[in-house]
Amino acid sequence: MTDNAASLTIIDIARLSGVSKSTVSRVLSGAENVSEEARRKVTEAVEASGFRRNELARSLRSGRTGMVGLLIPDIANPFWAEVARGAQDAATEEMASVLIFNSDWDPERERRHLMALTQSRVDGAIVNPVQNGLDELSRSQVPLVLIGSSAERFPELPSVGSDITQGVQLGLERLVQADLGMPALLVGDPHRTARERFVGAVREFGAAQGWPVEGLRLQDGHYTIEGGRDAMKRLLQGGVPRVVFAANDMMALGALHAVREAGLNCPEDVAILGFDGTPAAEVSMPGLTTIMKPSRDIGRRAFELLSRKIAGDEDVPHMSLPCSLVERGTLPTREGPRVVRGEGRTAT
Amino acid sequence: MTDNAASLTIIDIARLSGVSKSTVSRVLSGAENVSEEARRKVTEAVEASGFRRNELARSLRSGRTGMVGLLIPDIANPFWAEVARGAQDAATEEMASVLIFNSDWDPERERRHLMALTQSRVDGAIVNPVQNGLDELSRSQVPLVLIGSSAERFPELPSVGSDITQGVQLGLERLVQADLGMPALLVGDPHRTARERFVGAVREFGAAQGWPVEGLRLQDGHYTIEGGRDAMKRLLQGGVPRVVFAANDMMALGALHAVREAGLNCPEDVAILGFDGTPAAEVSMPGLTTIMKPSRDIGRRAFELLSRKIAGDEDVPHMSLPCSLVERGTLPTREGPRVVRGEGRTAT
DNA sequence: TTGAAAGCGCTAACAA
DNA sequence: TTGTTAGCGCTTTCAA
Repeated sequence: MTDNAASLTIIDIARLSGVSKSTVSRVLSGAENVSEEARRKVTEAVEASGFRRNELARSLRSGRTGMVGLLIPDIANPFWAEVARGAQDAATEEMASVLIFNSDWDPERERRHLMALTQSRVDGAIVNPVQNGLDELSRSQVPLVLIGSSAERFPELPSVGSDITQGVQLGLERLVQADLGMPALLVGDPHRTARERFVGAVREFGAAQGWPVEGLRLQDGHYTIEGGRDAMKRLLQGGVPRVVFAANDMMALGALHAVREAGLNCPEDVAILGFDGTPAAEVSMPGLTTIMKPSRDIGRRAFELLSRKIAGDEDVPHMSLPCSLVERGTLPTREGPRVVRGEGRTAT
Repeated sequence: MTDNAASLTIIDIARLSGVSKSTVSRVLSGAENVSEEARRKVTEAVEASGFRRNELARSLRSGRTGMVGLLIPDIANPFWAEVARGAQDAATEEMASVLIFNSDWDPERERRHLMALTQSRVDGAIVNPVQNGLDELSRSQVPLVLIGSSAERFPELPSVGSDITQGVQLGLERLVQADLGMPALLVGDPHRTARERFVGAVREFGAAQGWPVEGLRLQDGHYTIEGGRDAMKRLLQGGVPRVVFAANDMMALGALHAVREAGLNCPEDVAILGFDGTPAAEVSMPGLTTIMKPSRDIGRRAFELLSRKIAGDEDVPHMSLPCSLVERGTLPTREGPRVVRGEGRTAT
């Protein structure tokens, strides 16, 4: 191995192996029409010299970079980190790599990063669009796949999200089984479409169950532990509910604190069901029983859809991935920890 | 805006604005020696057409891609996600972008991703080296900055890590203040250099304090919640320690469970101090008091060092960043939540 | 099966 | 201040 292996070019390899650079290129890209003899000589020269093909030049010529962009709110958020991991895993399998950008839910950053993406000539991008920023999006010629519920504002673009309705249903069925009755609800930011869907699903299922949904107790709060704790305290003032279904795990965890602080026990006095599947929910005591969003799978599927779109597939679908129920300790037990999965849906 | 903006080249802009492509190039790179007239015409043409310079071609010519690689064990791990976020933030400020790869602590993957990195012609890379895989590393001509304690095996490469000794000391001083005495230790994987440093620091400080360090109680366990719980149970069998110092937050959280299960109270009967600063430690009840590693800062600093190295700086230093103490509820209180920071160290 | 030659879109001498 | 020219390292016709 020479030490300046990085600066070798196929011309060097051509010289070393006594063939033309075209032949070197053919061997390198695994073309068929190369003699065994030539292939061997080239391969040897490559290995002896430690030569690495310059992907940049290759990309410029071929128009493909083998890179995709991933534009998410925040990689430090466990949910998005999982999504990223899923996308990376799928990318690695196809020898692609992922360029990650954080929008911090800021349309302006989203816009800037989108520009950076197109300039880097990524082959495509996966993005979780924030409120307004993506007029740019539609304009860009980069193949795009959207993730998250906000994706619905762009029905013309393929997308993948979690099936919140199915997740809610999964949870409610579990409550029915345990004979806990209609839950009180802890919900977050009223602006999110996710909230509406959550409450809507509960109402719908509840009505079908014959629950008195007009009397559904619903407490708003911030999408944080503190917010959940406060909301739960307020809820408790109106009477102790047998079971609470929170629209996210942070609030559920906060609710758990509030229950404890009120001198009540979970799950004996108040049962709690969360929604998200953040890792933090594992460590509470008792561990939080929750509906888990298929975060990693979302990333993986998004990459797969993007891959199809890049390959020229015209009708890439919208996908809705099933949530699963992870049993820990905040609902009265059936038979201990387990995971129940639902069915996925794919629509075009 | 035309719709095929993506396929325009500077030649089109040259034609549109009636100058040569060199002039277009000059305007685009903000060169000084361009007439106002020309600059205006070019700028207008660019805006009218929606042209975006092809970074690929630029990179090929200039030898700079504006991308750096980040090779870490797992982006889904909160610690590494924070590191990644720090690196991205610093990169964004310098108009660079970050290509992230996961090694999963596997030397073989590390090797493959390192290859992918060099082939993508990143300007440099930040890597957390795993056990053996990086002979490749030294051989590669790519500017490198290492992160994590394993970096010490490569003294010739710049690195940034957290100052474990300082962190331990910070924690122990807190125990002294609260008059808790010498802690029992919960430690993980014996192979990690981090473990040795942790225990070593405790011994050293303890001796200086006049603690009976020969009698130091030390319990091994897996680096998980379960591992911590089991280790704590075993510890408890030998007598209830007044305070436990865990080498990582997961084990500390497990210990908290074990204490509760033994019918003991934390922090009244057994006080617990963790080490890491994982987000999960916020949600336990009581919240875990812990020594927080400067994860985001590590990523940011690593990028900055890399940047210097890319710029040609020959003696980029090793950096050791200070940990901080975050007070929550598992130590007897002083005056409520607060963060105490230590001093950083930079060595060359 | 091979090689020569023409670019991919841009930058950077160099000359004007 | 500008334009001309020669590549960056590779792929890809086209002929041989």
